Amino acid sequence: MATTLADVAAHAGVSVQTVSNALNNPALLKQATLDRVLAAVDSLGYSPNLQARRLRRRTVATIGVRIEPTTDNIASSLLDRFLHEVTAQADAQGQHVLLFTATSDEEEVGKIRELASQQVADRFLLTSTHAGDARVPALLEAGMRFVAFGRPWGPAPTHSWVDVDGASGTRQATEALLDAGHRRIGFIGWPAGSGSGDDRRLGWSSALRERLGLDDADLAALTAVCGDQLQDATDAAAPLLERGVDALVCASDSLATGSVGAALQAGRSLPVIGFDNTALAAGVGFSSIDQCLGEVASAALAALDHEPGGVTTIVRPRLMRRQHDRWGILPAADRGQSPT
Amino acid sequence: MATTLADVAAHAGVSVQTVSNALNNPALLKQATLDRVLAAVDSLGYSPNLQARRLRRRTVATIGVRIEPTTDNIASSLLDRFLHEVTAQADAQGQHVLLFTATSDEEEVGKIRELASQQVADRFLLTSTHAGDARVPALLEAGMRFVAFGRPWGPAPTHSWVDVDGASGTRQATEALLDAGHRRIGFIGWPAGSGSGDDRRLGWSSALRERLGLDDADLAALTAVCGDQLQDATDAAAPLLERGVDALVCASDSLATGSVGAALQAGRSLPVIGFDNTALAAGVGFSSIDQCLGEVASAALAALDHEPGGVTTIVRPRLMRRQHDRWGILPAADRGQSPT
DNA sequence: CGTCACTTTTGGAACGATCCAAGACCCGAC
DNA sequence: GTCGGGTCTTGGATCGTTCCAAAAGTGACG
Repeated sequence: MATTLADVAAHAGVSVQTVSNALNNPALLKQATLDRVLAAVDSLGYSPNLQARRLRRRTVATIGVRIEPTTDNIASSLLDRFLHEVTAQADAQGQHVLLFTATSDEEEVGKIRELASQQVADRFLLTSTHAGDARVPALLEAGMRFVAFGRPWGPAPTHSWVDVDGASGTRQATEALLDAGHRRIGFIGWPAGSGSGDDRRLGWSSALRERLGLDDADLAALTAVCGDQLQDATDAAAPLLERGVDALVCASDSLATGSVGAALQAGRSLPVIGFDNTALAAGVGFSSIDQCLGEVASAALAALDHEPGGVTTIVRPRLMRRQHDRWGILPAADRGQSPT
Repeated sequence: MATTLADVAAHAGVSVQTVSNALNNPALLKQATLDRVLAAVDSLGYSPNLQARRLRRRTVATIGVRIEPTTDNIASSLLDRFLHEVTAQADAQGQHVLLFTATSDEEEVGKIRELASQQVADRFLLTSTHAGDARVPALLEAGMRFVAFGRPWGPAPTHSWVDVDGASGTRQATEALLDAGHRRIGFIGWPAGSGSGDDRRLGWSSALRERLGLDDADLAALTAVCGDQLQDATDAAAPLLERGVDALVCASDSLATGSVGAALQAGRSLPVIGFDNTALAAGVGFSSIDQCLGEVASAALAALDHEPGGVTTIVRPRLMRRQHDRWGILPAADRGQSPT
């Protein structure tokens, strides 16, 4: 326990500096010396004391990530999955991931400054960015190295960010439904004004415009908006179903789940496609748009390595197909009946 | 940026050591000196370089926690919530939480040894413990400081652990149903042999024995077992429903969700109580037993502080009540009809 | 006024690694 | 033989903090 460079050096009959070079700059050593040193490292089971290294190098290679205090919210399971991906990839690069909590954006900025000045973390990952996010300018001003998961919906895109192309996702979903023969495809989303919500509606609407030639009025008649609660979605979906919609694209899995509930109530069965591909989609059993968080994580890490800032990446999501009507309430009768 | 003890010392007109004492051992200083030093600390916005401190103190106050690589699994959202709690409480104590990944238990042990020898983390939290868990003896032998979330189902309880009293939870659920007038209360669990599954059944069975005088045969007739998949649970619940069960206690929220599905298929509405109080329970809308992860986290941190090991805590869960039949499929007709 | 016991402050070494510049080594050429 | 140029190796200082033991200050008391 606690073998140091000096131990290895003594064992190999070289100086401390040589052992350090063997590990960090092997090209400097003569082959014979290198072999001998590495053998000593192996035989002693040496691994460097990262605290000492970090002190000397004045860098810690640690990513700080805020984790929300409570998670009753379904969307946050998405962030957890993202965290998994980030950790796995950071690990592979010799970086570490450190968690911290905060109950407000201001507190988050404060914690970040503290962690940075304590040299506990030197890069940060912002999640759940929103319009007018005060964290971004504060961190820019403090000279922090960070990347945001979520594009800046407001102005001033001078920082690095990664985001998923929501429109592309809903477009894929809509086209898949069109290809399957559906013609009255509804959309359930959030009230206009939320950046990602509008983006997601765009994919659906543009697909219907192009493929079916629908106009604004047609689209409006196929749209319902509500909050992200299941019950809200159930209520919002009901009128669409009455109007004869034969498939639904939703801005989230919560909305999709609520819609499935509405269909059950109405004694209908129709394909519903959600967004985020959460456990809810897998559990209830509907298709959903997967954000490909592995790719997002990889882009985020790459952006963090890039010094000057301003690296932006947009990841294309993929439709995860699942068989609908898992409950089999209406096995055959309602299937394929698409009232146009 | 990067003010050091020396800066503060110069500013306050004392030695470096005195500043260090002011922060770590204030009782040693004369009041006047202490005030002066603290004022200097404030005015310079000094915060200690934790890397240097850790190097010198040879301790890092950092808890390493494994995070599973992918999370399609519903149960793991429970671990994420636990992680939130642990992080919040660790933060408050000046400890940090570091994530790492591993794809097997052996790899996890290897990573833990590495993190410890690199002095990146010095205490660890094991989750998802299972019967015959090889991690525990390996870590004990390596002299690691750790605590397990999950009791040791096998022998040799020489390490620290925290767990939730599953039997107490299902007993509360069962008694609540009895109090509400239900008499044919079924149980859906996993095949016998899983420690926590058996524990959860025990709470249900003992309540029915005591309150209704049921015997083994009665209980067996009210029990169904299956895997933790929704579809399995739907299939397993159906025969129980046919047999006239009028309420269900389940070993997990997945099982409960599947049972709700079975009830929908059967055109029935009955109270179902799940376990873990996950987003699934909140989303679908059934009561569930909450593990009180805040208390678990607090006990785990306390156990980590306690040196010799062997601290064990059992947390009592609480029933989280929700109104069932949210979908309102059968608003009145089927309500209260309990075919005995 | 010196001594003693006690409180308060301080200098120097150490933690374990890396940076920098200088020293040792090697080999061929003058 | 030694000198030059390149390759390989090394000593010493350093990162910012805390440990340790010794020094300085304080006040009471004979």
